[in-house]
Amino acid sequence: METPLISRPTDYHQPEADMASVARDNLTARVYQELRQALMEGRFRPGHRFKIRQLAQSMGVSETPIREALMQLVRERVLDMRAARSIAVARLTSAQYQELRAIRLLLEGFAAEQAATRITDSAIAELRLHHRALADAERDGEWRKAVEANWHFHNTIYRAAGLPELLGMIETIWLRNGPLLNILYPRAVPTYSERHQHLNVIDGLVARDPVAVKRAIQADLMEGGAKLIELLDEIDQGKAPLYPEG
Amino acid sequence: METPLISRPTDYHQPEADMASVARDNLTARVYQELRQALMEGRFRPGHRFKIRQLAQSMGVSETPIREALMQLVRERVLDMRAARSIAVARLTSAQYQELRAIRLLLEGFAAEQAATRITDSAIAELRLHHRALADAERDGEWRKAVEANWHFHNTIYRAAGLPELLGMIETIWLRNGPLLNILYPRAVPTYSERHQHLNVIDGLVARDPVAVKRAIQADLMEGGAKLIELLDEIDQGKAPLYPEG
DNA sequence: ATATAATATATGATATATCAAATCGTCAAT
DNA sequence: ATTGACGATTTGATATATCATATATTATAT
Repeated sequence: METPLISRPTDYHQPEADMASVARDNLTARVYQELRQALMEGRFRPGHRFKIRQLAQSMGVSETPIREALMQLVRERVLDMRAARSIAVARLTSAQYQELRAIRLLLEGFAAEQAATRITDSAIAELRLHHRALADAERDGEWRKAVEANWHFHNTIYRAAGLPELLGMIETIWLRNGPLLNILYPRAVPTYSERHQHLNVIDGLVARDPVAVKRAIQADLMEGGAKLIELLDEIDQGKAPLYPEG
Repeated sequence: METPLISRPTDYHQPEADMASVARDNLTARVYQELRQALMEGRFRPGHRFKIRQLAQSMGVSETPIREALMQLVRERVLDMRAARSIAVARLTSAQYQELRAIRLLLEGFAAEQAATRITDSAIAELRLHHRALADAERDGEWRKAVEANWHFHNTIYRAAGLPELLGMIETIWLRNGPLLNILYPRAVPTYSERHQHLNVIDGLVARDPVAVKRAIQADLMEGGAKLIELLDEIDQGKAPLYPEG
């Protein structure tokens, strides 16, 4: 049971009374956002099968917008459409994870570099809060919160780079990692060297030092992923029991 | 009139007789591929508006697969869904083009580097043919062919890197550039320095020198895009007449 | 002749009916 | 008890009908 996922139905035949603020985009976009959010938060595990009718009912819309949203996630490789009648959360192999990580080193390194010379002081202050939240959550074993705080930390930096296309690509890769990270916690808790790289990142930003920030971000990615790769290797070899419902 | 685009209808109620070879994937995927191919070849210009019913009729399928394919291209930012009732080929601003180019320098540079140590001799031989075709097409002013040969040249290298995720991202960016490149030819013909960078790429590959290959690829991208940026700047300022049908 | 209102048409958005294939379940045969 | 065949059910795929809004067209008034 991993599906709360309820958006208010808003019968589309009745022009709704309120809703002045947000541009009323179509149902497909709303479903897509809802699914994306849930996947990012790790509410679905790799291999989880989506059923169009079931989702349609639980979200109070017809099959059409559900299907369209799912197809878009398939196109982004977040979901996997295996041959016949089956749409499921993609399972990353160790090789795929490592390839994506290599790409992240480039893209996120670049974003970090750019952010160093553009980030505002208030954004840096926000970063400190995110890192505090991360540290607290990890101390308390609240992995969901830790993953979320970590994302906020990184995202705040990448947004500061002011490169929307780059940001979109980075977000997509994180989205693809989302289901994995959460299922692997707390088994694959990152192992940190003496000092948390986030602190080095913040120092670099304060100093407006692009190279330092880039290096710290890249080191953070490497440290965070090391344990994960070990576990993925075991899974690929059938040693670890993970990855349910095939 | 830029829409030949006919895939054989293949009424789905009638199980087709032939078609033993290709795994019969669904219509959405077929429509998607067809549109993607056409966009890559520059058969549609930036700003071109797609109409679901019209496409459905010309491709002999119902609206559903058309709509799904279009939505997927929107998600990849190849198409642009402007507020109300309008799906059109995205127009790249100069800033967007430059941002994408910066990303390409990273991704394609990395792919080139990896290819250097993995490419086979027969693939290198293929490269020489592609470059020959490119040179011939440019000499004859056959821009469509030139663009195609150039893509084959680059794609052959990137495939040799053996990194499927990376390849997919690179292809998507090329796809987004497709409509632009073709509309801008022959106005924005790349200006080459003394020696065509493709020749330096080939030399580097023969020598299995990752750094040399990477540098040559990056230089190629920069040289190829310089004129394009000038033109895009003019368009952004309303000076150039390009970009029709709003 | 121009501008504005009224009407018609086109178009995307959504829901739904139908189909075929896959999956599941039941029951009989060994 | 295991296996296999056959029917029922589930599920994704496709087509289509309907709706609301945007766009185009026509008509009317000044």
